[in-house]
Amino acid sequence: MASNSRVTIAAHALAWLELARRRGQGSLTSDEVAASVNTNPVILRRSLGDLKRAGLVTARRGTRAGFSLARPAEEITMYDVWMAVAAEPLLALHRSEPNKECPVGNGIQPVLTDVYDEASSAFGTALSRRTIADMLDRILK
Amino acid sequence: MASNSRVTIAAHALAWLELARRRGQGSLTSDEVAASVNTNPVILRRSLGDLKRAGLVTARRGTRAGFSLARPAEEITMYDVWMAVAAEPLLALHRSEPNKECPVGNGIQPVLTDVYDEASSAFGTALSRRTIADMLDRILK
DNA sequence: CGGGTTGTAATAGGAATGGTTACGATGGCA
DNA sequence: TGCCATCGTAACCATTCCTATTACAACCCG
Repeated sequence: MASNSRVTIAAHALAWLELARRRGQGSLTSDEVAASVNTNPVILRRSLGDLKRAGLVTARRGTRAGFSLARPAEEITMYDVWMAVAAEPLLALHRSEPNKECPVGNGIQPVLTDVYDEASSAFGTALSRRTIADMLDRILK
Repeated sequence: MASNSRVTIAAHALAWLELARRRGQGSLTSDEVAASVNTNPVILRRSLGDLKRAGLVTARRGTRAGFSLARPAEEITMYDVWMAVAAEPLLALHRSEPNKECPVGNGIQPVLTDVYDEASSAFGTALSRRTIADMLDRILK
C-alpha cells in the first residue's frame, strides 16, 4: 500500500456530506465522517482541511460546528479532489541526480518530465469527468 | 518523495542500452548502467530483472555477461516499462475497510475502483505513445 | 461563561524504498 | 578443467512517508 489513500478518503467524505445534505442535515462533524470512513477524526480534519483550502467545503467552529459542501456536488469533480489532496506526482524522477557525464544521464530528466506531465494530464482529464454527485448516485444504486 | 522512481530508473536503463547498441556495443553490465543512473548495481539488476521478466531485455551470464534490449527500441513504449516495474496502483482505496453500515461506506469502493481504473487507463494510453527510441532521440537533441 | 468542535502540533508504529554487503550460480575463456 | 567476471537474490539497514493517536489551544453558539 504505497500509494496514497487520501483521494479515497476525501472523496468518501464529500459523498457522505452530499448524502447528509440531501437528507436535510446541514453539516457533519469530523467524528461523524470518521465513523463512516472508519478511521480517526483527526485524519478527517486534516483531509477536510485540504478540501477547505481548495474551496470545496466550509467548516464552522463552535458549539454547532461541522463541515458542509461549499458548492453543489454536481460541480465538484474527482479532479478537484485529486488536486486538493495529492501532494506528490504520480511518478517520480531519480532519487539521486543521474550522472551528467553520460549523455543519457545528462538529458533524460526534461524528457521524462514531459512524458509524465502528459500522462498525468490525461489522468486528470479522466478524473474531471466524474463528479461527487455522479458517484453518490452510483453508490446508492 | 513518496512515489516510485522505478519507472524512471528502468526508462533510463533502456535508453542507455539503446544508445550503447547504436554505438555498436553489444551489451552493458549492471555496473555500467548503474554508473549512468548514479545508483547501486544491485538496484539495476533488480530493475533489469523486472524488465527481463516482461520480455524487454535479455541478460547473459558468465564472463562476457551483460544486458541488452530484447526488441527494437521503437517497439518498447513507456507503457510497457510502467507495466513491467510498477507494482502499486496510482491511487489506493481505503487502508482499513470503510463502515458497511453507512450507505456510502458500503457502496463506494466499486465506484471508486471504476473511476481509478478509467483514469489509470488514460494514463497508460498516454504513456504508450512514447517509445524508448523517441525518448533517446529527444535526449540526444 | 460552558461545552462541544475545529485546527494543529508532537509523537509513534508500520510499510515501502533505495542502498549496501554478501554469496551462490552461471558460463565464456585460457 | 578451472578461473573469474557477472548475474541473481537474500538479508539487512537507514530513510522516508503514511496513518493513527494523544493532547491542547482557538473558536463560537447558546
